[in-house]
Amino acid sequence: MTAFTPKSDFLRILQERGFIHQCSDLEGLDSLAARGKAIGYVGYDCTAPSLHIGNFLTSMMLHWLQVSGNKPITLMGGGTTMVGDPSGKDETRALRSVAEIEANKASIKGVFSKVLRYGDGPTDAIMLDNADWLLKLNWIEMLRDVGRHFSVNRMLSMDSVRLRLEREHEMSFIEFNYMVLQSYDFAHMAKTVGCNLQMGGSDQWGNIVNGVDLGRRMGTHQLYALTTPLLTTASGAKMGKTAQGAVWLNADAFSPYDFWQYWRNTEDADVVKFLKLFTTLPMGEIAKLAELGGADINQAKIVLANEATALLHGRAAADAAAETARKTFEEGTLAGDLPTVSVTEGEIAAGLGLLSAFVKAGIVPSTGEARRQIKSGGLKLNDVTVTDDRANLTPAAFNSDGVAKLSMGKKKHVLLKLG
RNA sequence: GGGGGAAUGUCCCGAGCGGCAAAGGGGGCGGACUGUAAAUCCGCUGGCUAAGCCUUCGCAGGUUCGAGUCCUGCUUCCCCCA
Repeated sequence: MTAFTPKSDFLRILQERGFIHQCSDLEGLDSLAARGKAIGYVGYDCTAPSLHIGNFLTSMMLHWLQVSGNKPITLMGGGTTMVGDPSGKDETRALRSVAEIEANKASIKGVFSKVLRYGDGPTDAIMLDNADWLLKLNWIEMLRDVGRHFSVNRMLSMDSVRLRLEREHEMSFIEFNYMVLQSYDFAHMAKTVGCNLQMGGSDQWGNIVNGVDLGRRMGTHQLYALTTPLLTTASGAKMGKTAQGAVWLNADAFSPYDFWQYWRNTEDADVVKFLKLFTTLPMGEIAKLAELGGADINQAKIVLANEATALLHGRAAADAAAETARKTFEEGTLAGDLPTVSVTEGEIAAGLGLLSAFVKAGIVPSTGEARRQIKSGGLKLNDVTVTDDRANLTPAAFNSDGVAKLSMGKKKHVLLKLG
């Protein structure tokens, strides 16, 4: 990227915070944003009941778009999810039922209001759903009005298609159409709501640029494309995956405590980068935190965890998670806010094996895994390493409040509660 | 339409003479060292209260004391020809 000095607040913020990977026309977009005339959208798939960290990143771009005096649009992919985006995937995902997509859509929507202000004002965010126009399209009309602008030769050279072909993986016609639909979305919203900017992850570049082209061919105003870098940790792993699966944004899928822990465990080399991307902390404060070295960098990680969690789940949830972490890791005392699973006194009386107890607590997936962990000294009951895989969980393990602490490794703790 | 290949431990890649719970990687998990970090080293990586039993190699049958391995049919993918 050549040195570019933005005049608009929007691009200045995105640039200094490290959001920008590729842009179709920085100068053009800059002058638009400087006048508060940028109307930008990000599309969200409804493939799961919750969004994940990558989506959090793009919604932060919408956040800054709004803060800098422009208008954000969140587009629910109610229509496009029925087709399925092949970008970055080796194989066709099973087609999702309409009911499932609807349920996911409803479950996803909530998080945006955490970082965006919706309403009718000029810079208020609006939410659209491409099912509203895509489902009404007529095949022949679509081919004549839109399809003729697409070159198959060029489509075959796009990453999302080419990589499949090179790896000799199948790509069905329905997926091949995905980029046409996404392009159409962009052009359609340009005409109906004046949209002129689409943002997304770097894997969306091909789809977005196709939309820019389509807009030009269909005679819309100038459209712009902007993507974020692919989120990776300093050691090169894809971000947002943990042993338990993805880092979800919905609290019922991934608790605020786990979310807080996720950030607390950031690698040293990533702390500053993540502070810029996932918090709204002023750059000056981030610069101060960046000065911390050695073990002190843990202070910066705590700030990161606090701010990111507060942004998504609220300040109270962030404080509770921080307090639980402090008690658990620094004092070694029992903190009530740890994940809790209840057991009945009957179960204990009947003789609940320790192995089964760890399975019940959701710490390990099977008793076999529990056995293995015991062998390598990974399981603890009330902070004492478990050595006997035949032991039972006795009433003596529970404290006066009827709580026993089960742990695996240093970081995973679950409370078993009687009652 | 014709011909030739391929599908393996449900995270991925990938070896596998009729004796196989199945080589080797990657990833992941645990331990040691640390700072709830990284790097490094070690161990583990089908299920079951487990010297035993049960279920796995695309699907369904068959041959055999015994099948991931041989035979038949089917499904899906790849390549060549038309």
